[in-house]
Amino acid sequence: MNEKYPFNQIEKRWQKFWQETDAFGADTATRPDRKFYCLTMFPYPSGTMHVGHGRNYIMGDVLTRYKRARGFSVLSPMGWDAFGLPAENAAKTLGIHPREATTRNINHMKQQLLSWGVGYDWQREVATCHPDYYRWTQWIFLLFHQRGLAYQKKAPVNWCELCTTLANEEVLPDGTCERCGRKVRKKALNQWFFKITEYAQRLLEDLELLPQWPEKVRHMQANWIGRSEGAQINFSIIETGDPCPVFTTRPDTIYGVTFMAIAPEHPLVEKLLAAGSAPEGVAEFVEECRNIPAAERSAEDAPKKGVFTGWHVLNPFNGEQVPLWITNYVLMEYGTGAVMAVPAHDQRDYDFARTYKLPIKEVIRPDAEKPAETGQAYTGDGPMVNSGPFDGRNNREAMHDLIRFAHDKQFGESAISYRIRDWLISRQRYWGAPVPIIHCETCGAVPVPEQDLPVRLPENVDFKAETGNPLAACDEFVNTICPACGKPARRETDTLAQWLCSCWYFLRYVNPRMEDAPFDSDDVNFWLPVDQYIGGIEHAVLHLLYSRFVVKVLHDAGLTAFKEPFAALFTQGMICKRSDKDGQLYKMSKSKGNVVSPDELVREYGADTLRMYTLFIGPPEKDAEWNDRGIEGAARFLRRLWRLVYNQHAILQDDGTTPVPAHQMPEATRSLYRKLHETIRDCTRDIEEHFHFNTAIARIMELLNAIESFDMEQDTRASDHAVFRSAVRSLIQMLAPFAPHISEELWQETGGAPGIMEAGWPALDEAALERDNVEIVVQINGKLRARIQLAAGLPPADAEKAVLQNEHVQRQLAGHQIRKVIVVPDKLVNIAVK
RNA sequence: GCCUGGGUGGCGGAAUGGCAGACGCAUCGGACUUAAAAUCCGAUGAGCAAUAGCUCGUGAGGGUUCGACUCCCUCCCCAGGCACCA
Repeated sequence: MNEKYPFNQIEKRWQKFWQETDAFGADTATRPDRKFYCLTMFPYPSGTMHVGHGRNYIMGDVLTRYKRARGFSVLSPMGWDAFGLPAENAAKTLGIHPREATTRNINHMKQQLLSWGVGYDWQREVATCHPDYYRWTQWIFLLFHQRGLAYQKKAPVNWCELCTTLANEEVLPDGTCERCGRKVRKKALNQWFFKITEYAQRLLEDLELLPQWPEKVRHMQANWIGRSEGAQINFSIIETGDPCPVFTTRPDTIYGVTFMAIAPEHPLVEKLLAAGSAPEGVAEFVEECRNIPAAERSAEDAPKKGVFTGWHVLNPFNGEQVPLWITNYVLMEYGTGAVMAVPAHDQRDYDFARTYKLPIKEVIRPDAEKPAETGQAYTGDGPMVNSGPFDGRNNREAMHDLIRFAHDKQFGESAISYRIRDWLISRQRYWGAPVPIIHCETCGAVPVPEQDLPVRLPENVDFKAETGNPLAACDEFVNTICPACGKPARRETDTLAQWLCSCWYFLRYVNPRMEDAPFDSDDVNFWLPVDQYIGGIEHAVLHLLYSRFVVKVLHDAGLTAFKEPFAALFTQGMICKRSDKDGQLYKMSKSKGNVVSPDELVREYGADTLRMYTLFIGPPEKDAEWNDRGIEGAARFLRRLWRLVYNQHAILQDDGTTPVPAHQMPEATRSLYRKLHETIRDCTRDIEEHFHFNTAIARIMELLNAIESFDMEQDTRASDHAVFRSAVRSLIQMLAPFAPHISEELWQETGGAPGIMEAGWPALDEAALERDNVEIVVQINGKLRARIQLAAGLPPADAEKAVLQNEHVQRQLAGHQIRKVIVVPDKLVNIAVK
């Protein structure tokens, strides 16, 4: 054994060992209760990973190794979210084919993962850009198409000059592109959508099936789906008789409607303009709205504007006629694109009414105790007034009856509205899975027959063109024949969004090389749902919502037994670092110049040290600040452990002796034995319950401190050495998930067989935790006054007596009168005095 | 505005009704060394005190309790999500 800790040597050796023994291969498990599917979000192969990315994979690896030691059959695969824009942009600027650039990046990142000692079943590796994979992405598209869930429509879509079309989820709240930061505009284009809105209710409801997801993520998804309960009420246009339904969450304010507001894109606007009877200014206003970017128009501080149409609508509740306005604050995409305006009780309507001098009619009287602020709409509850038959009733209580009234008279219905919109899945780019559709002049949009999949990306493509999709310019790809009628036809040149490729990869891992189906239902039903999914919070809505949606559709198609793909989710915090430029704390990124390279640290300290510091940095769900000097602590700890094994090498060899029962041990030995089992208890709990790897490691450090202060000169019997040996070897076992290379090496040095995960997990000896004496904390009026050693398990009355007899305590009590004594057995005595 | 987290030493953080600051970083003092690095030993919340010890201290204020970082109420600040969504 080397005196100095030769991390470089041993890390390479054990990485080779794991590879050669297929240590991370998923065995053919048979017991569902002993299987564990541990999934870490697969990366986009950007080229190189920093320590922040590393945190993710290291955490997954800790869990994988721990579960293996606990005897679970573990599936722990890795792959590549390999389609995407950066590779295509590189093709444009550098002339490297996206396939080539992607392959190169994958190779480098795989080397990084291997150098960290992160273990995966590489036999199951997938890359979404491989035809063997995207064939089944296309197959899933066709399944959606067949089930009426994929459709094409010309619609104003989010358009980014660089990234082409974007899903709503990809547009940031400030109206910029999530990926490149450019301003997003609306552009009318023919696009493919998935009907995620049809699944809105189930996606919302089934969040309740996910108690092991962070509440925050469930909340964000619920927010995104945005369910509102209310009523649809059918107004109609007096002048034309056209229906004009509205959605409202406040039917209780129906008697306070003083005008109707519709979106500039509302169909009635077109009808009005076509009729030629529109008042002056209407056409101009509509045109103006159309030219303002969506984000600007829906900004909070955007002034409310509108124009009167000359038409009026009939309020079916009270027969009143109110004017119809076109306004910039009503959105066509939500509800019916028309709003019944109640200025007295809605702030937006109030602001608009004030601007255009429209009447404000109160129908709910503010509470006398919390009166409405002047100059504002009253949105609270109270008795209804000016509301015909409903006068005097509380608005909340009357809600139901109002809807029933509308229902009975057939001018309204209870209704539910969702904020979520259909999912835009097509992109005008080369580097993606082609949408498997053929456009035929006679047959329309015809799905590519299943046996013709995959629709392969052509290799010979010109990336030099400034704009436009290179696929559309590739004649050999575009020109084909219609599978239905055999006439010449054109292929769809849009490709599928990256999100669609990545929302089913966890199914493909189960049968990665299957040729006649994306996966085998029985196999998938065995391994899924994923037992633990680990990834970044940035996917809280996009990836996680899409994946849930796709699995629900597969479930409905009878392909999976489960409704939810991920039973438990863990979202790890980001690693941040102060920027050298401005001293501010930022998420690591090249542009901020605060990236820490794990490769250098592996060279300088070894992978185990990097892993230890990464895990010790703080609670894993929280963001953490990288401290360049902090890694020294982890390095010191591992060096100390190495030196201990080196120095005590002879004693650590198994000589067949075992510890005597705890109560027969000398005090120092017994105390070490107790510390060992406290560590086993706490370390196991920290890993299992909260993923608190930082505290689990702290416990192991404490154990090493205790081992080091164990005096070998004093306790020299073989049975004392057996306790010492047991403490060191158990420590190594507990350290193995965190620092696997050094643990394997030291395990072997202390007589263990190679492959420490096979050796299981240290067993807890409850008897070791018992004590003869305990330290009792003595408080007077809740303040710490003394600590007293007492026999363990003393009845409260005896403990009280012993404490009161204590000299020090008596001194403290002098001149006071005891009112009450509280005894917490084996822990604390609190004396309340006057 | 609504919702969700969070606020503890010089720093990262422990403690979920019972000894606040585990573990680590940094700093200071000491040992070893020709010297440095590495390593080891000790100190390290603030204030008072010669010492024993005392007082204060977990964003602010109040409450519940024998006892509150922890539970309840009000407020302030920070981060994140949603938001002209009717």
